[in-house]
Order: sequence, then C-alpha cells, then structure tokens
Amino acid sequence: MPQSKKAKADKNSGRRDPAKTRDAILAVAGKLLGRDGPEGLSVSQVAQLAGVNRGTAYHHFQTREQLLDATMQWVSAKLVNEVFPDYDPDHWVPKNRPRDTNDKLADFMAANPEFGAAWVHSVIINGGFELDPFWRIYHQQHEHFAETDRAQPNIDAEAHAFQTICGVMLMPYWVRGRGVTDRQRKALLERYKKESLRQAQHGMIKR
Amino acid sequence: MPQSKKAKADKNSGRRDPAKTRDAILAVAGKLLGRDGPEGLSVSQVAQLAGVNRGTAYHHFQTREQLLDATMQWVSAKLVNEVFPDYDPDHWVPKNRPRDTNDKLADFMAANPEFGAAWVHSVIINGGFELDPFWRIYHQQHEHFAETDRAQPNIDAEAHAFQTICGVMLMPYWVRGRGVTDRQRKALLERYKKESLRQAQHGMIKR
DNA sequence: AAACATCTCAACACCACTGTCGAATAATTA
DNA sequence: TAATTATTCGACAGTGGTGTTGAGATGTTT
Repeated sequence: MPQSKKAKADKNSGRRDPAKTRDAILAVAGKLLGRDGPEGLSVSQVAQLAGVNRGTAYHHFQTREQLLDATMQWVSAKLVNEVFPDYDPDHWVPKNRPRDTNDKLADFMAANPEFGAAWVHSVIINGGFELDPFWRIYHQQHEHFAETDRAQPNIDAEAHAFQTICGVMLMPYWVRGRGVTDRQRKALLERYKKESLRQAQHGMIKR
Repeated sequence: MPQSKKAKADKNSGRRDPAKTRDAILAVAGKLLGRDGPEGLSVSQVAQLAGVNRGTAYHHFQTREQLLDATMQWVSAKLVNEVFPDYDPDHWVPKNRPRDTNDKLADFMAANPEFGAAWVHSVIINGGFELDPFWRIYHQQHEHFAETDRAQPNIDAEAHAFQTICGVMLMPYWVRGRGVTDRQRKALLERYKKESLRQAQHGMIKR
C-alpha cells in the first residue's frame, strides 16, 4: 500500500517532506551552478530539472539570490558531511592525515564533478572563502599536520592547503577530458591520487 | 596636434584601429567571464564596460556565443604571450624550469585575477582543456622537466602540472581574501611562491 | 472528516538581453 | 576632395527570466 511511508516525519514539521523537496532543488542548483556559473543560475531551469514547479521553488527560496546563497552553503555542508563525517566544532582533532582526507575528497569529487566547480565558483571566486566551513576544517587539518613531527619543517600549511584543494576540486575535469570509458577515468583518478602522494613524499626535485 | 597618431596602420586594414577596439572588448569580456561565469556574459554589459556601443560589439562578434569563444581563445593566447614569450610551436625547448614559469605565471595572475577564473571556467570546466594552447605548453614543459636528471623519479608530470596550474590560477583569490592592503597581498603572493618551491624541494612528509 | 501545509498551475507586468535593421557620423587613406 | 570603413544611434520584435498573486489540487496529521 502506498500509505506505508515510514513515519519519518517525527518533527519534520511539514506534511509532504518539504525538506526533501528543498534538498532536491538545491542538488540541481548545485550542479547548474558548477556548470554555468553563478550568473547563469536561473530559478526556472532549476525547478524544471528538479522536476518541481517553479512556484514551489519560489516557495522555498524567496529570490534567485537567496537560492544562490543557499546553494553555496548547501554544497559546503555536503562536503563537510562527506569528508569529515566525524567533525565536531567544539572538540575535534583530525584523526586522519591530510592525504587520507584528500583521497576521500578525490573520490567524492570524482563522483560529483559539478560540485567541485560550484564550490570553486561560489566559495573561492565569489569571495569570502576564508569563512567557508569546509575550507576552515580542511585548513585546520593541514595546519595540525604541519605541527606534527611527521611533517617537514617550515611548511606553509595555509598556502599548501589552498593549492591542494584547488587541484582536487577541479581534478574531475582533467579526468573527464582525458578518459572516455569508466575504466579509464577510474585509472586517471588513481593516477591523480598516486601522484599527490608521491609529491608529498618526495617533492619534485632530486637532492 | 591630435592627428599625430603614429602611422601604425601599416596593413592594419581598418581606419580607426579596429584591432584595438576588438581587444578592448575582449579584455572586458575576459574579466566578466571570470567574475560571472560563461552564462553570465552579456554583450550589452561587455559593450557598456568597454566604453563601446553595443552595435560595435555586434560588429566585431556576430553573436554572444562567438564573443564567448573568442574571449576564451584570447585569454589563453594572452597567457601564452605573457608566460612563454619565446614560444615557437615548431622547435621549442623550454629554457626555464617549471618553477620559474610558475613564478612568472603567479605574478601575472596576481595582476589579473579575473583571467585566472576565466581560464578555469572556459578551459577546464567548459571542457576541451587538453586542446588549449596554454595548457599544452605548460604540460609539455613539465613533461620535459620530469625527464631531466634533476627531477625525482616516477613523476606523473601531467597530473602534477594539472594540480599546479589550478592552484596558481586561483591563487589571487586566496590573496584577495586574506590581505587588504597592497603590502599584505604582495606578501601573500610571495608566501605562495615560496611554499610552492619548498614543496617541490622537500615534499610534505619527513623521511 | 476536518484542518493544515505543501505543492501546482496559470496569468500578470516587468525587465534585460538578443539579434537585426537602416541611416547617420567620424576618422583615415588614396 | 572623395572614397572607404569603423563606429554610433535609435528602433524593432522576440525571447526568457523574474517576482507576485490567487485559486485550487494533493497529501498528511489529528
């Protein structure tokens, strides 16, 4: 029976699962934001691709600008959940090393290429990235590692974290441009991860 | 007298220096492309900011789409001219090491932040970056270095070049977000270059 | 069944941009 | 001076997005 829809709406306020609708809208908006850039995001198109009435979209987000803001936050939050699932703002010490984080991040980005572009555009280019939650955690983790005795001396963790994150976020486009089959793409992803590791271990220049 | 306008129009076809007009339009288009993304580029806005009539813009580029294409090519060509001024497609062997190139590129990007974003969006995200002239040269140079005896063994030059280029292209936004005065920004730029070098020399992990 | 919230749909005025046109203007070369 | 060409200007119809409104449909909770 179609009524058996998991009594999940404990305090989910709404009746028809508005949170899910909102999420569907934001997911599409994230993709489009990555593909077309911020000025290319239209409420109409988002609603259409999300399989939702335009009115519904305006029901959840008063204006295009608000949808844009919400989308940026959503993307960042999504990244945090995926890559740092155990993050707690109060007392958190990174368990993993940066390279494990980067592997995790790389896998996620490979599966959701547009999110990387969306993040780059909204967070980095649009400005205010130093306030972005995901960046803060990512940066913090690198800073933490740099103080470890496993780390080389004199690392500029912030500059390095920035360089790394840019590469990982855009890596799927390198993969996409170089490989056509799934097999090839998977291999390229592995190449990228491997080279990141090699680079961390040995650098580029022979000594 | 205002007539003394350098008889530069040798075979410059036009009368009022159309090439200059075209260039002015493309320069503005490049900035806007970086700021707003490809879908946000409007002929009207470009013409307005370029101090040129909209009709003139349509005189040089038949359609918005063509302006977009031309802008991408223009940005890439500009990068080649700035960073590899001595490049010759037929017989070219990179004189400088990648790190010198990166310093040069970093300086240029710091002076023209939007071009980096424009390049990322048009070349990387929009696709077909493996055909882009600037990327080809940049990649080639890294590949060449990797075969040198100064280089570490087992370098994946392509993956590494991609990671590096992404970082440099977006670096100005890190600088902008972290420093307000010119002095601070200059310092941040130097930090970035320095960390890139340190990383190339020693990697991240102590051995 | 009734109350309620979510979502749908159609219509509206408004605006910005797109392409296109023809005629006018200004600069430059021959 | 005359021919040539880049540039300007105003007008046009067309398109597609915005934000708003109101009425109605749909589903869930009590």
